Amino acid sequence: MAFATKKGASAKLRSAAFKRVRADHSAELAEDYVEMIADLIDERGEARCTDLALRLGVANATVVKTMRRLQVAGLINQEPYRAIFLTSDGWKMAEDGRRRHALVEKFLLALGVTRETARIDSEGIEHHVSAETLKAMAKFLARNGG
Amino acid sequence: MAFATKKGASAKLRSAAFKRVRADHSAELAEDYVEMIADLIDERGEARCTDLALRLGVANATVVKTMRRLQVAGLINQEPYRAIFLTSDGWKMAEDGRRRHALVEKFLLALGVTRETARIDSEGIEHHVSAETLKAMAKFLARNGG
DNA sequence: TTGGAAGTTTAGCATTTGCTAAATTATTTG
DNA sequence: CAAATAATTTAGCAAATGCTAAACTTCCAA
Ligand SMILES: [Mn+2]
Ligand SMILES: [Mn+2]
Ligand SMILES: [Mn+2]
Ligand SMILES: [Mn+2]
Repeated sequence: MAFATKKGASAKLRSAAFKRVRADHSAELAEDYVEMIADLIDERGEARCTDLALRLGVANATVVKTMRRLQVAGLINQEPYRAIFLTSDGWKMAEDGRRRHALVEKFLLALGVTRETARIDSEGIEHHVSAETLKAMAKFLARNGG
Repeated sequence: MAFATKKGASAKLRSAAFKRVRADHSAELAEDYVEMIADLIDERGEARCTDLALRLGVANATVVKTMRRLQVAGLINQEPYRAIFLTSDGWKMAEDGRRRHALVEKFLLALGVTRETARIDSEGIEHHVSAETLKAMAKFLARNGG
């Protein structure tokens, strides 16, 4: 009947936003880990589970388990008891993530919040910013003190 | 030794951002559910599991399970097989969430993205915006077409 | 008033993300 | 080189969030 159809269509439209958020959250962990592995490799030549655990504020065993999933996903390579390496897919994800993350952080700074707040808020916000919004932020930055 | 202390302190600083993100995500589900329950009550007099499931894009059983947790958390009241009511804590959370959500959405619009993008991106971003960033967004809105 | 549609709950399962404690391997130091 | 220390992995657990299928209750309409 007409009413049910209209109701269904409207709900379907609404639910799209929540589906996007759930998809963002599925990708989020991998993005943050891979970005941090790239940072560690650049800063000190290698990435180890302990450093990841320390920086993420989680237990070592949690990192180890996640490494297994990232390896299965083709983002990292790791021999038992050795340091972690990024695959080319991993490097691509890390660099895309860095660009996006840096842009969001700079945007928040330009908006007028403190360094600390920009650093903290951007860590969560970065994963929910669409290409269109990212572009709008870049445009804002270009106008205001980018 | 001095080096370990310095390294530990720096990692602790970094990990704070991730801890905030994890805390945000713990709160997120309750916030979205409660806000939607408030919307349904306002729009049609009552909130039922089926409508929540439709709008969230999840299965009915998922909503039912979440309702139990929200009841334990003191945010809703529900008799078996009846509609869902918000407690006063639930209403407070819903109204705070609405204000914040609406502000973020308006901010994105003012930044120049389309209605659709503002609607979708704000659904995720809203949960990671600190009080300070929210204030900065409000200030921006006051200057530009609020 | 009763039968069926619609809504709700339960049961049972899977995945992700976290934890602690114990076992194992690597590395450094005496 | 052997012992101590550090790092890593495994085992086993828990909570949150999702699913489908089956059972149960409510409500409307014939
Ligand atoms: Mn992040
Ligand atoms: Mn919301
Ligand atoms: Mn939301
Ligand atoms: Mn998020």
